[in-house]
Amino acid sequence: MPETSKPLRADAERNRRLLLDAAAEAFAEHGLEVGVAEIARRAGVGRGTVFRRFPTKEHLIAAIVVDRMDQVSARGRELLADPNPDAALFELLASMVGSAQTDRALFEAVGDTFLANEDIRVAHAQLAGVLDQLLQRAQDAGTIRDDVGALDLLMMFKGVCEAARPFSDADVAARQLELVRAALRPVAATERLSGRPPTLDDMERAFPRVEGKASA
Amino acid sequence: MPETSKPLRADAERNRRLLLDAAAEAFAEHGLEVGVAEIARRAGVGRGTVFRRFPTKEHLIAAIVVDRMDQVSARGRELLADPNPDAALFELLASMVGSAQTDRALFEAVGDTFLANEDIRVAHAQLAGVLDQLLQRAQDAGTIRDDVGALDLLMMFKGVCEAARPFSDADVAARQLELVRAALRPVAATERLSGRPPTLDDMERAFPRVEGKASA
DNA sequence: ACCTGAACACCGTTCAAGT
DNA sequence: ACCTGAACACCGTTCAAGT
Repeated sequence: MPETSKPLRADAERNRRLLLDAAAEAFAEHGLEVGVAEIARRAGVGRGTVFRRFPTKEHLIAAIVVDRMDQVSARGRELLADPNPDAALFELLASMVGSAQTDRALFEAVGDTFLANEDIRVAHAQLAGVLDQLLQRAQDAGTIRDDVGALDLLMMFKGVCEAARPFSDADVAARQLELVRAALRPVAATERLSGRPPTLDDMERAFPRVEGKASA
Repeated sequence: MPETSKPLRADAERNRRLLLDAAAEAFAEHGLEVGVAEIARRAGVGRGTVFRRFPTKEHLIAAIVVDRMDQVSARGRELLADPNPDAALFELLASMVGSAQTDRALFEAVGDTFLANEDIRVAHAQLAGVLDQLLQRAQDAGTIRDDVGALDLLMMFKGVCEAARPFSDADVAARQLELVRAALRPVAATERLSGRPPTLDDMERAFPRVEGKASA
């Protein structure tokens, strides 16, 4: 539902897709430093068209990140119907790690700079929402400690991705996920975490909204 | 001991220090995008001098990262004398998170690109060595599960930093560290991690050494 | 040996001309 | 409306001249 902008002309919409695909491919191959010229060439459009469709190179990157996040959210919603809450939760995490390894260059981007982007913010909030539901189901089932929140998980996940990214083989990521699982086991009341789970509002405060970074 | 290069002339050495300090300060304030011109200005030297002392901007950044890593290694060696192995281990991790929050821009740098730098590689290996000793002491004391290695820890730590970086208040980092601690609790034989702890050789293979990225 | 700033190269971005 | 490539601006890097 972030696609509420006025519909583009046919050729414009087509170029947009061509650019997104070309860019995603180029970034995956050579990292975020690939030039806009190269991307335009791959998409078969003029250099100026890139900036007609995306106000800035960062916005182009952000648009791809949003795409990926939406895919993960969608997968998460499917998993809400899974009869095994615990397995469902960890399957989502595993799929996130997988896509992070594929698009490793992109996950570089989800840092300070990019959480200032409004579209990413929205996609992130949606993902956190889905994750929260999956998490609560597992907590109700008693397989996950109840003093963690969706953002605790999302942050640990980011860590796993960061850690596993360099290693092309998936074993390292698997180990790290197993450690996350161990961290999330129910615990005695004496071992509770300090403080309260961070909220989206906490993040809002941490990443002040920046004007001129919106839309894509 | 990586300071084995021929000693610089007095003014050169002085400029090197001025540049490192000015750059660290500038990066902390405005992130890694601050221009070389600005750094030179702050250090009170000419623009060309930056490139006389450091072959490239990346090398300048790498030199600062190495500095910080060496500090952490030094702190770790102190903690080897601590009578409480468990407390010592987690104090090092906490101090690492602290310095990562201070120099957040720098830890951005410790990604794919920068592990190709030979000096960072050396500093990283030393840090892993110290961490390994601290870890084994705690494992011998029975407070930490014995199927994790120093690199497992280093990767989880990187995750904590990544997660906590945006939040200026330290509470979030504290929570994440508590989760790490939970993950490291000794476990029953049925819950062991799959595979074996990653080694430095595994990382070497993951980050192929790149010619022309050495020294600083 | 080292320092310096003017010159160069590269790349993100803008814009006048074209459809 | 949108596309395009030439022109612009910015920044990392080089280098000839100076100490």
